[in-house]
Amino acid sequence: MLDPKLIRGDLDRVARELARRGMTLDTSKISELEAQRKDVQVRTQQLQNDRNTRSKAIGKVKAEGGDIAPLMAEVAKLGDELAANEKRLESLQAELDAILLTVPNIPHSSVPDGRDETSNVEVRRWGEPRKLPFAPQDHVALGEALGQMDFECAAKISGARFTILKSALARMHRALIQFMLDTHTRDHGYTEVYAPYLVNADSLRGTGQLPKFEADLFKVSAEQSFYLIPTAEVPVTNIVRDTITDEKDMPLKFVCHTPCFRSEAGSHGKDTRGMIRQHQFEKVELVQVVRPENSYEALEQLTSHAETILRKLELPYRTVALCAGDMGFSAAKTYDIEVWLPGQQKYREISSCSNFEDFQARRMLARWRNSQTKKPELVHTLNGSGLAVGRTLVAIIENYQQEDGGILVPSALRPYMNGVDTIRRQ
RNA sequence: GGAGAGGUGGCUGAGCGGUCGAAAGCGGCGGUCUUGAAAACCGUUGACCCUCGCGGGUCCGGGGGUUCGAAUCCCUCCCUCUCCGCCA
Repeated sequence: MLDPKLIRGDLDRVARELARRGMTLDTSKISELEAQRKDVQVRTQQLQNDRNTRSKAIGKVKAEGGDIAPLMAEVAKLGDELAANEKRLESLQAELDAILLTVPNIPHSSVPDGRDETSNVEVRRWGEPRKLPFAPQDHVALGEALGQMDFECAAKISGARFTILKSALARMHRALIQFMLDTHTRDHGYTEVYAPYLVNADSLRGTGQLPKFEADLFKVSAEQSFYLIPTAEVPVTNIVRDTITDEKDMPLKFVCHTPCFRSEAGSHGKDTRGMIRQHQFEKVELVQVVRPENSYEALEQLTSHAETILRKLELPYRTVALCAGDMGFSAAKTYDIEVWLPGQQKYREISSCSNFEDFQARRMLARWRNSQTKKPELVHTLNGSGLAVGRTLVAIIENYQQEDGGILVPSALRPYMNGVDTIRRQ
């Protein structure tokens, strides 16, 4: 959520900055509601003050054994007007809040202009796509040929966009999770977290998935209703919801492996082949909660932590700064890391690292105690995939394929693979 | 699943329907004392909203209700704890 003060104070500027996202803010509607809200709030507070004063007087007179009837008559007249004003104020607030909750974050000044991914800016590139002396296959062909990847079977069990892995591929999938968690906890100073996969609506509102993107989520309705998490960002970031973090405990750095569940509504026909876009996938997520002045430095750090995994796995990648029009709802700035996929002859997203500034913190009421001002102030939150496990597996299969259909195991992963150096059909 | 108890400020914990945003203690901050520290003593110490300011309003798990007036009464939901049952 944007700062309501900013919206009240400089609505045109907010609209201008949001226009960079290709978003039109209904400024006349907002300023009209805001003007009404102010009027009604002032009037309501006057009436409340009046009532409070008189009610206290009644208490006093009653205690002294006086006659309260005349006072009661006076205050009775207030009731209706006050109730009407309170009701009106409440509905105005609700209307404003509803709008505010669907307004995206303002792009940081360093975010490039542009409407879609064609305007994203490559900031660095690492590694050379290997020149293979044969026509590369994609991970589906390779995995099925190995007899260790089965989409038909998964479709029978669940439906489209699910996968069954077996044997060494299933093991490598698990090894990747272990390897990523170890790297981030040992080398990058993150605290490992285990968190719920089912969350409530408040948490999703906190990180920005609700109310606008309910269609992307799986809802579980039993006696209580829950949502399946679309990313560990939701439970892990919400750790600090409604809390005031001690300055000495900052920055908080969490790493968490979870499955992620996405309905992929609206992406029909996209990436229907293979493991690229699934309803269920594993991800290792990095989350940081930092002091506002450090958040852009933290974004660079966090992004480099995610890149480290690709370097250790010796997978060629590039990092792009998303343009204003291509960023997610809550983000102020985002880097995507894209890994080279020989099967598609393309770089494909494998991680997305974002600084949300205080956008999520305001929704969550996540604060820290500033020792300078001694006041609670909003934290800045960040997160990034470190990495998407399924896509990492895909990248390894495709980049390490051999002419005979075997898959070389990256050396960084071998300690986690019981020494296996090549995956072959069994 | 059955029976019971409870949710109050950073923490512990009081609180007759009427100057209660809330006693007290702890913790925090400032000070006195001390070579320094500890102890002791004194003072101070919730959040949010409107306002240039004065000032005002809201908040005692969430939501609704009763009342001139609710932390206190009623309803409902959520959460925590204890006992019994079941169970990975």
